[in-house]
Amino acid sequence: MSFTSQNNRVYALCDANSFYASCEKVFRPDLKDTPVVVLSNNDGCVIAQSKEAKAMLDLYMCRPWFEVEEEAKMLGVVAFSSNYELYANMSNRFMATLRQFSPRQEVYSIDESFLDLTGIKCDLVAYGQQIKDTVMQWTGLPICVGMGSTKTLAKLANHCAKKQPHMNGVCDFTSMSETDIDNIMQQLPLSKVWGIGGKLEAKLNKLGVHDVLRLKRANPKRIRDEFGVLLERTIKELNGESWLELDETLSEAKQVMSSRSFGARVSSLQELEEAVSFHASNASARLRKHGLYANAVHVFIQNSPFDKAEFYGASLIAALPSSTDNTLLINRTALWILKQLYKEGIYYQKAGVMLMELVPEGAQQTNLFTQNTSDTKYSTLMATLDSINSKYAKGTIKLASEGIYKTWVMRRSYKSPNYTGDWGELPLAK
DNA sequence: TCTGGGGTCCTAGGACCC
DNA sequence: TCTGGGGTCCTAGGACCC
Repeated sequence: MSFTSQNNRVYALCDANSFYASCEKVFRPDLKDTPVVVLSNNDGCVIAQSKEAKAMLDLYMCRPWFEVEEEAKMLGVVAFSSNYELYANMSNRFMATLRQFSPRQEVYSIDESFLDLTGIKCDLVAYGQQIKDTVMQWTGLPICVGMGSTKTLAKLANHCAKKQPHMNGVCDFTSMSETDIDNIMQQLPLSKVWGIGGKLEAKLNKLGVHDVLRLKRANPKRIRDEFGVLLERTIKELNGESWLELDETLSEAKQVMSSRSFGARVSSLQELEEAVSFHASNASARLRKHGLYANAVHVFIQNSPFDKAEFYGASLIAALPSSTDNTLLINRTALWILKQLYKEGIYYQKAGVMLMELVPEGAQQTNLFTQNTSDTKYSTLMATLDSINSKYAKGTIKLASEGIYKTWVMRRSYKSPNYTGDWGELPLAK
């Protein structure tokens, strides 16, 4: 991290509009003008809504589906369960398209990417339009482009590009006057700034800071004393001092988690064991995909904070005897932890397994007592398991402890086909 | 009946060291 | 009489992100 005092950098933030909903629409042209929402795992909450759905009832966002379902259906809203295989695939296409426009790219999230446009000698607004049109043409996804001299400003510009219809999806702060930008900032609440969430906004409001311009003009030193370095950095970034650099490295995972709420409440140890086993294998498989080894396992179980009963949440971390990516070993540890946590008479809503203290392949510490021959045997077994599960379908081969009936499995009533990830589900022209 | 999942980073405080 | 100070490492918890 360093401060570039001579800041003539240009960052662009390219962000897909209602990404999940847009992905669903790409493969359903018949829903072009239909309001569409996408539901979280377990069909729990609304997590994405197309612009038609937004225009009708923005209140749906983050609401539990069961509360709005009836009304939404009456209004002609079409719902989809989340289909992460599809979204990951579309994300890859989107990122690959953006790569055409800058040699320096940071893939920030599944639907957002920063580009470094420093030194590009053309009308940036026109360039932004070109990026937007190309993404639409190559992937079918609508996006907005925001540009600024820092990443924080590019994020804010992107917000404006989305909200101001006359900008046609592209907003470039670097070609606007300071006064114009200040006028925009004065209209924006703090929560629109990258890094300011609900808690910070409330605290700052109490101090009389209500809009972005006010925050921009706050004294960074004083803010640092009260709120820490992050917010100080944000203020500097709002003032055009670049403190956040483009991060082109595809960062290695620091932990891998698999968890889900249950389709129905679960109270027996056996059912919990099945779920924890499932998550242990799932997380282990993802660990191997990243080429990583874990040193510790974290298991948690809880009932729902929305239930009448008193909240019960328990979790425990156990160290593994040596770093491993072995499903069987990780599973055994996870089940042992579960036994420590389990309490009878509780209606559990959720369980999860987190793998921690990850190290890359080749860097793992070997334990004095580890037997290398069995290690090789295990890794051959794991490789075989992974290749069968990837060739056929996830879960073709699994641990017996994962159970067969899966009373706890999540609901996914409205899932679209795996258009891009399964030969059998390719969309075909009629 | 039904309320997401998967992450990162920073900070404060305690333990421990010399 | 007088009870240090500077440093590291670890962990839990909080805040944020999409």
